[in-house]
Amino acid sequence: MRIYANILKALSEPKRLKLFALLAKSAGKYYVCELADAIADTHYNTSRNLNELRKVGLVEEQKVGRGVMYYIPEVNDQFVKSLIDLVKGIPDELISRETELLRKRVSFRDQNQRCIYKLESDWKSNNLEEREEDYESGE
Amino acid sequence: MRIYANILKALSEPKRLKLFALLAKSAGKYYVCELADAIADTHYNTSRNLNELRKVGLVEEQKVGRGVMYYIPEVNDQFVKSLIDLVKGIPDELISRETELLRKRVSFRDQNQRCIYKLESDWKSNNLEEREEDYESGE
DNA sequence: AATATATTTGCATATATGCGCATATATAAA
DNA sequence: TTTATATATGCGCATATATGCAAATATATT
Repeated sequence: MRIYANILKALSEPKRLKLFALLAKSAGKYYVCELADAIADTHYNTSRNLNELRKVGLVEEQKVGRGVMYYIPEVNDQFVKSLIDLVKGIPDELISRETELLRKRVSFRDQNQRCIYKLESDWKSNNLEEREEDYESGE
Repeated sequence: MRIYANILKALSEPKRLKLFALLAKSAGKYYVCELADAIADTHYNTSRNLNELRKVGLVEEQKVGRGVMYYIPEVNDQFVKSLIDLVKGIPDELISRETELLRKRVSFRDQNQRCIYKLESDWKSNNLEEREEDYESGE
């Protein structure tokens, strides 16, 4: 039972849930820095959060060049399968901003698959300006 | 997104997940003391845990006599619905002991629907003796 | 070799969580 | 009204978690 609780705990933090939902809804492999920018979190926290998801088997990593790509693997466990479906069922609207940012961010990968986005300050001012954290009032 | 994370957080603790799974698999309404005995936890922690599940809408309470019964309500939210199914899908073996204890414990309700089990020391020595907490080694 | 990019990690810290104990509250029974 | 049963709650404490910063690591580029 504890392992199931641990899996749920990995998703019990808004940023980790967001990362996982983003990966679930934007099927594919993404660099840490891309995911970090998409959810407007620091790279090191995103790295830590992805690692926590990895520890419980919700995502896998793959080294590519000097970066690391994360993705949701093919999985056999019924619980995890259902959990992926559960997260996919979260209304798109609640993560459409991040999904769009990720899409845009990925379009800046250069032909060498590098994660770098050369005009970082531009990126930030263009996309991450009026980011007041979501209001959803949960009791 | 935060409300979903909060719901998952409510289930991210083994005892709360066990309580919820127990309620999901043993459809019905149960007293706090019955649930506490079934999962071999204290009454006050069980009370607190049930209250946390209630705060995110996973269970509801109903005062009956001098006790309080908890149960999984009919729910409309798709996320919660899927979550209930997810937990129902957890292998029965992982909670069969608690399920059996709950069944047995409920059979001692007296005709006035009271929760009391008169031979509490007997109950404990008969059912809660060699309770070393589950080993499931989660990384 | 020196530099730039990408990610991870140790450390410090503020906050949150789980839990035991004693106590409070609520209701029923005697 | 006194006592017993059932649940909830305030407090204190040990542990866990999230997070920022600086530094370490790893790899690619020049």
